Amino acid sequence: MSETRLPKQQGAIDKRNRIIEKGFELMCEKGYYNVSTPEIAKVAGVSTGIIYQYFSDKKDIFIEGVKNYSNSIMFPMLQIIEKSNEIKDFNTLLDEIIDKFIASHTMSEKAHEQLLAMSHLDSSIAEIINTSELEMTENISMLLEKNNIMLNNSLEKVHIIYGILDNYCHEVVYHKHDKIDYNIMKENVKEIILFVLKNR
Amino acid sequence: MSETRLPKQQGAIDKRNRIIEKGFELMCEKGYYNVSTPEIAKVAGVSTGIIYQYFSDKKDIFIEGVKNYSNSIMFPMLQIIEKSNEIKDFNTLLDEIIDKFIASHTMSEKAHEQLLAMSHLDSSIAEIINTSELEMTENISMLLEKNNIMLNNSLEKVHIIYGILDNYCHEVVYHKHDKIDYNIMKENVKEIILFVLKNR
Amino acid sequence: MSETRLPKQQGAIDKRNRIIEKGFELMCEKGYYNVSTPEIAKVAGVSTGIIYQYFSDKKDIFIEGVKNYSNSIMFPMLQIIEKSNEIKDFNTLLDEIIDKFIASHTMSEKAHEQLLAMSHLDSSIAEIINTSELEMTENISMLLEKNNIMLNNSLEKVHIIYGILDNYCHEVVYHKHDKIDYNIMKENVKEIILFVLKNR
Amino acid sequence: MSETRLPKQQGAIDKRNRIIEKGFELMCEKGYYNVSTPEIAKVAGVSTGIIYQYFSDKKDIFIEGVKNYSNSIMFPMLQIIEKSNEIKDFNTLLDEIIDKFIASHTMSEKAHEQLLAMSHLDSSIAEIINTSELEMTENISMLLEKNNIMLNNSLEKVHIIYGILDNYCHEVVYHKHDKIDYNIMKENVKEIILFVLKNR
DNA sequence: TATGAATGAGTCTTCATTCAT
DNA sequence: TATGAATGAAGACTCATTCAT
Repeated sequence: MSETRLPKQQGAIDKRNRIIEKGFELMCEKGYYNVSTPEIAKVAGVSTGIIYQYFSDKKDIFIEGVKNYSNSIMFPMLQIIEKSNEIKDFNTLLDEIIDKFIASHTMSEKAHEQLLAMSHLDSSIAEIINTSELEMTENISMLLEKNNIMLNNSLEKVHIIYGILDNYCHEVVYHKHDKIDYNIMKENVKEIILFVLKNR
Repeated sequence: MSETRLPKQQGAIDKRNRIIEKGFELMCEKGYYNVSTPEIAKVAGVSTGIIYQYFSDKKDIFIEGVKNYSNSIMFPMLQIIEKSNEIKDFNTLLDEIIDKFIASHTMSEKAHEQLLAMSHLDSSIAEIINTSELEMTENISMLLEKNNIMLNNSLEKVHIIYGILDNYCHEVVYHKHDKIDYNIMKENVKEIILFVLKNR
Repeated sequence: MSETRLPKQQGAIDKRNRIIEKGFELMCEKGYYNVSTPEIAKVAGVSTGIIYQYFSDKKDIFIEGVKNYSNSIMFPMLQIIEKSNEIKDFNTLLDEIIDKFIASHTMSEKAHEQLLAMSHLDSSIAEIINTSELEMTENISMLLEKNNIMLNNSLEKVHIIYGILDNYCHEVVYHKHDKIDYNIMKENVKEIILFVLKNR
Repeated sequence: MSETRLPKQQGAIDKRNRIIEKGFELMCEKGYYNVSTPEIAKVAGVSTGIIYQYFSDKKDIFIEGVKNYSNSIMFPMLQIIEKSNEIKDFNTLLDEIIDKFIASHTMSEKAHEQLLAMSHLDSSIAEIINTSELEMTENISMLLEKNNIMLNNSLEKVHIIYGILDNYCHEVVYHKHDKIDYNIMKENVKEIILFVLKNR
């Protein structure tokens, strides 16, 4: 396996980024196993060879894509919570969060799908996702404390909440069982979250 | 693509089942994309060619495997709930359910992983899983009614509960974040479920 | 690396042999590194894929070729010696042997070249050659004894003789330094061999 | 193919030499086909591009290396013979020569291997080796005459001797057949050489 | 019905060489 | 003179699927 090289010149950096961006996009669109390296090269407007100077592997491209994605999906979430310095109305805040969550799921529907898929197929990717999930949990937990919402066992509780939210949003976006009313479900979700947060 | 044919003779039926069983096993063990059709044939003790008389596709084998698996994982769950004709002690029942759930996750760790992976990669598999999840929700919902636990919006609530349980068990079995105490989390999960069930 | 399969049907066996024969021929002709697998397939009149059912590797083809070659080069040599049940005239016998040796070198000029080349590049091939050289030495040694030519340290002496012969023939066939008179050299070689054999 | 250029400035000359030295070293170590041009550039501390200003080819680097090597292996041999102005004791001289020969083989085990390998793969390299072998033969031949050892057909005889020595040393260094006693063989080799030299 | 030999397009990856800077 | 980013053709190998027997 040849050495990977980090580009130094600006043009090259752009090129590397374009490979990640376009490659990840393609992989998410068509499925990791249904995209070939030459195809990625073509779409990114580079030659096949250059890919293997910047990445050790096809998988490597995906992983870099995942990292970018993780950040981009986590960041807005934290922003919301952070902005709400004084939480007067949980209900409104929750609405905002859920909406944002759904938005980011929608925004990169396929990406999220593919991410989960690969996480089960490749342990190194699974690790990245797990890590970012835990980070998320910790961050939210800290934010709550800052806002004087002191929970005992906050990590566990936040983790559960996070899971509920993720499930809900995921369903809304893709898997709509038609027998389920997602507005009602949303209210239920919110009730549960409030219950957890108040039941200190 | 040649026509698929259902075998009539007993020997042939056995053969077909062996392909499904061994094939699914292998796919779960090593990952769908890392198992070849000839390999499946070999392990199942049949010829390569015969596979394409019983199945239209490699994926077809997996799907048949999934169906079997779905049943086998859902069935014990429903049994428990059904047996508890008179629910006097929710807490105990929940413990039982959670333990059973964890058991079935553990039992077929790889299978479940692979299932999720493929569900994100292939929509026909996703559909199967979704369907079985909804069935599960409906069945549980009905069981509750039979036991005189009348919930409004029961489908939505049960669905949420199902999700919480699934998340929890999945984490316990595979992804244990070491900063999280899963005994405490279990108590929290139970509290939440009880809250939902009582908050009619 | 997929399993290698030995063909059972006659047609398949022929096919396998054709791959070895044509492949080895090609590799000898153009150099191992200058022949591609598809090219071998084409020349052998088979598909690329089948090659990897009979051979684990490109190198594997070469090795099988080497084995065939070793036999075919060693066999006639031994025959000569064996036939000469009563050695009355060493000189004549030596002439015969040398001629046969040269003939077999000439016959497969490139093969021998390539063999030596690969033996230095790949240890598994080197081993095959070494083994067959030693076998040769041992066989000749035994033949001499049978003919009541008892040498002390016969193995060592025969090995030296074998080397001298091999060098000589190789030179005659390919590397003719034009300043060297190979007829004279041949006489010298024979003298030396006779010296060794008589100097018990 | 771009024009090759010989550097004039001292720094550039050093650079060129470093490429030859490091490149040849690497090729010998890992095998010609397992070393890439960029790798050579890296090890030599130059840029990829510069290589193609000093050398027309990857092979060109190897050839230059071979030339250096040939000299370095032939030189000490000739020195020995030259120094022994009055040859009183052939036996001792032979011992010295053989030891020196073995030493130079050992010293650059891989280089010698690779050299032989390439000589069979590439005719231009074969030529270099052949030439240097013949030179060696001629030099030794002349040295013998200087020392009043007049052989008829000296070229042929020396060539044979050279071959015997080379075979012997090569075997000792790399291919030790374990059934062969190399001390005994050495004595036999010496006997033969003495026979040739005395049998004028 | 069953076999397993055969196919060949397709995959990832490498590397000698060129060329813009 | 020198750099090192870029090229892209070519290589070894895989595998779902077909087909002669």
